[in-house]
Amino acid sequence: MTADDPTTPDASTASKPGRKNNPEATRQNILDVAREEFANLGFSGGRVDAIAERTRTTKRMIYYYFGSKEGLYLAVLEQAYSDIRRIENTLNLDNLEPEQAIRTLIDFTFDYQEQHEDFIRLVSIENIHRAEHMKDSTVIANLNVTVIDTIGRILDAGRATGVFRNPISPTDLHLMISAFCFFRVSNRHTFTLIFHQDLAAPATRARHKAMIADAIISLLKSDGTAPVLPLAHST
Amino acid sequence: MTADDPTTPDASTASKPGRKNNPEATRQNILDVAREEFANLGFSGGRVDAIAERTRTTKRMIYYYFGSKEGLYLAVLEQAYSDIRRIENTLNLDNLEPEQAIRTLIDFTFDYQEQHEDFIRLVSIENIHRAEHMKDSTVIANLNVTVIDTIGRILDAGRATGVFRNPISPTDLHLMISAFCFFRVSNRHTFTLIFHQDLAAPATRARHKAMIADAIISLLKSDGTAPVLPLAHST
DNA sequence: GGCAAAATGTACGAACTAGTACGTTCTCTT
DNA sequence: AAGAGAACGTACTAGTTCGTACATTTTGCC
Repeated sequence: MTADDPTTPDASTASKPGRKNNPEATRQNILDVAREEFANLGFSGGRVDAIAERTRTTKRMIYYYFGSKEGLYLAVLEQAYSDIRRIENTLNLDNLEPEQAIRTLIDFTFDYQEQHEDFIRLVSIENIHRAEHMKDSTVIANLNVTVIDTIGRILDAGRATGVFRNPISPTDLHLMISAFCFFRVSNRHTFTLIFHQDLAAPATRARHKAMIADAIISLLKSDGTAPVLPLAHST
Repeated sequence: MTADDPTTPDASTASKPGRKNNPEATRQNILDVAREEFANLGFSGGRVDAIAERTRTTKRMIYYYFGSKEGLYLAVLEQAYSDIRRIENTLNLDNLEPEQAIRTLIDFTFDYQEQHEDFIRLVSIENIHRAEHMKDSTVIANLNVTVIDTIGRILDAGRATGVFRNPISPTDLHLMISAFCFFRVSNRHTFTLIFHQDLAAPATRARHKAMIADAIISLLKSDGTAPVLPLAHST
């Protein structure tokens, strides 16, 4: 902090050969590159050396900050989950009409998943690994999911008004919305190849967004006591 | 084919030290083990040596029959897709009432995905690889998807009767059904960890099966012209 | 200013992994 | 029955990959 220091290069522009310690930036730089690598190639497919190479620093630092390939991967996962939870918490749905609140929630979920393919891929990858890395995470375990509470309040409000008649649980509703939004992105490649329909096309996207909203809303308005006809199994 | 051959061991029970050639069985044995390995550990995570070890034969034979790790993986994928298509084709939905036909289709899809986790995992894995292996497959490209046609006929019948009013396309409907059934299995591990709800529990399964059926049916019965309210984005 | 701890860089190694060179046995055809 | 090709086994290698031993610089602090 003292003014005159003959050996220190000026703090603002450090392009001189002299090294400059910057722990936070180094750490985040590694995380950014690692996220890209793991999201692209998976945990097994991702290479520590490849990550190190694209970093401003060296492989040594990866082990200095994250201990192992697995530690790095987990840190990436934790940041990805923290990101979506943080944004979810800024959603302000309690002032909207119940139906409109649900539509807004779907709108957000749909767009977020569509725009954050990396997140989708990381979650898919972690599921392939049976969430065995996440199990060790105290960070993710403590990320409380306010979406569920929010949905709960919306459903209650809707049922009080009478617009919603279906006794569906908040978690089930969230599952249903997530499933569709997630699948569109996660399974885009095989689906496109088999059914010859580009799920990334803007027109398709708009149609699908309307479709999932319609499906959820009509489900919520129905009484949820579908006539369970005896299903004729083809055996 | 000739009767007396002094050197050949009896054809039925071959537990003698003398080797017995059996190309088809060897090939299928490798495929079975490989499916398990790749479904468990992914393409990058799967080890050729590990597969060879659990096989009745040796690594040499993997390369003899499949050429490379990638070739083996693709063969596994092709068989998995062939399996589901073959079973799908035995579904006889054209004799059912439209609504009942849709419910039966959902019932089948739900149960199949639930019971064939390996298939789900292989598809997830292939999507992580952006379907780059499948792109090279002539087998999968030529597996025509009769489900879509079947759904098309059901929808037409339902609209003719008037039970269905929604102009949804067969592919979109299939996507919607698949998405929910698939996601429940594919994302089971992270979902369970975060939302503390065991998606594999029988009670949950039954409830979800009814839920997706209700959602789809009410969507089909609605006119599909949801009031597109101006969405108040929270920015 | 000098010292200890934090932060960083270089070079290397042990283990793993896909793939193959080479040799043997089986089986079909004639 | 004999020859040819298909089916199979063993042992090895070249390249990769995670991780670390060792050395150096930077920085906060008294």
